[in-house]
Amino acid sequence: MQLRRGDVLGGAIAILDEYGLGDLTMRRLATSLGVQPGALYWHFPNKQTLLAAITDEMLARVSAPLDAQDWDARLATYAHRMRDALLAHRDGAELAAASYSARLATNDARDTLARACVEAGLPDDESELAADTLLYYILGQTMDEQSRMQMDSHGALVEDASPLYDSTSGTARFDYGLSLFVDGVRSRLRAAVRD
Amino acid sequence: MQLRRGDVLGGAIAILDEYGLGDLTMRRLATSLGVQPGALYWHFPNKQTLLAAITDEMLARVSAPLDAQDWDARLATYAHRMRDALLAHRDGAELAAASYSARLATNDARDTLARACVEAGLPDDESELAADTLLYYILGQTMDEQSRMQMDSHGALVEDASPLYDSTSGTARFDYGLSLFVDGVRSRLRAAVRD
DNA sequence: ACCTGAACACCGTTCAAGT
DNA sequence: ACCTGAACACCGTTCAAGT
Repeated sequence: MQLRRGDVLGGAIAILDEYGLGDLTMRRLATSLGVQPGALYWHFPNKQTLLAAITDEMLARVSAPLDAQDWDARLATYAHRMRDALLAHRDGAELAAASYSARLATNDARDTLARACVEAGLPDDESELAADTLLYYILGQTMDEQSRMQMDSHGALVEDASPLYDSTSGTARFDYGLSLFVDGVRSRLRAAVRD
Repeated sequence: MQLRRGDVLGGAIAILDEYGLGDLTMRRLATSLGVQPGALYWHFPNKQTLLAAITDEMLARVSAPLDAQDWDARLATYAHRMRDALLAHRDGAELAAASYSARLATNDARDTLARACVEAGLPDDESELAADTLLYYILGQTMDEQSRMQMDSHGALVEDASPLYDSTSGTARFDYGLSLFVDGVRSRLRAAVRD
């Protein structure tokens, strides 16, 4: 029963979901697969690359085709898909942020966001910048949401300075920032029309 | 010549600037201070807390008073101050993101952004959410900028898919996303007036 | 082609004991 | 009060050698 690349990936995701990113070590992964640590390096050149592969796996479905709609609804749907994909795995947002930061993620989520901005009517160069802006927001907000979940689950019922923090659901918080972004794009479009 | 808390902080910042966050280890820091690793734990309970202290030091000045201006100019100035503060130290944005994520940063940069949103005319609860949105953007964009700098310095002149990436300066890229945010806030203000 | 065994060069943290 | 010495329990990665 030989080890396949997919087995390594699957084992890594299993550890991620059960114990979190901090406990996802090459040694622990090797043990869970019944193999020596060095064996993993035949399938992945290093840990960073393995983590990036998990990120790509996580985000593989966000770029799937969408029912035709208004550009703002499309943009919002892509953003929500991405958030949902990150939320589906423990520390998913932190993992994705690390992979993007290391420039090892090869999924097309960013391109999809950029394309949606082009379809909205933004110039190509602005669309790239807008996509990055939205991407940073999604990663940051979702990271925050997941670290909050982690704190809650660890029995720390520290009441926040702002009571709104607890009462406002993660989705509502997410939607607020998202609407700020979409409104920003909208006013850029209007400005372009006036010229 | 006793070791003071400030010496540890200063030594850590020196290593950060010269070798980066990855090489800022407790052991290396101890060596550079001519002390045993364990000595550091008399001054800081753990590494995370030390890193958060660096973050607070870095961002201490962004909340300083501002010349009275329009709310949008004030918001932009705070955002630029924060970016500049992060850019002033190698891996500054990554460090700050980690400290915020661990909820150990005690500086009032976030509160300052929220207050600026209140002054703009946003309700208190929306201002908190808007401040977070802006904060994630600043951290994400600046992290990206610094990791790009790192790649460039490491002789990797890989041409990007988009030639705009290279030609658009970091400041211009930053200003684009910032204007998206400010325009988003502006349209939220207009929506409130109409009600 | 795929993996083991074993090492290399590190980590953060703790804590009795010293001064 | 402040630090040393020394350990504990780990890391990621490499690579000759095995099958």
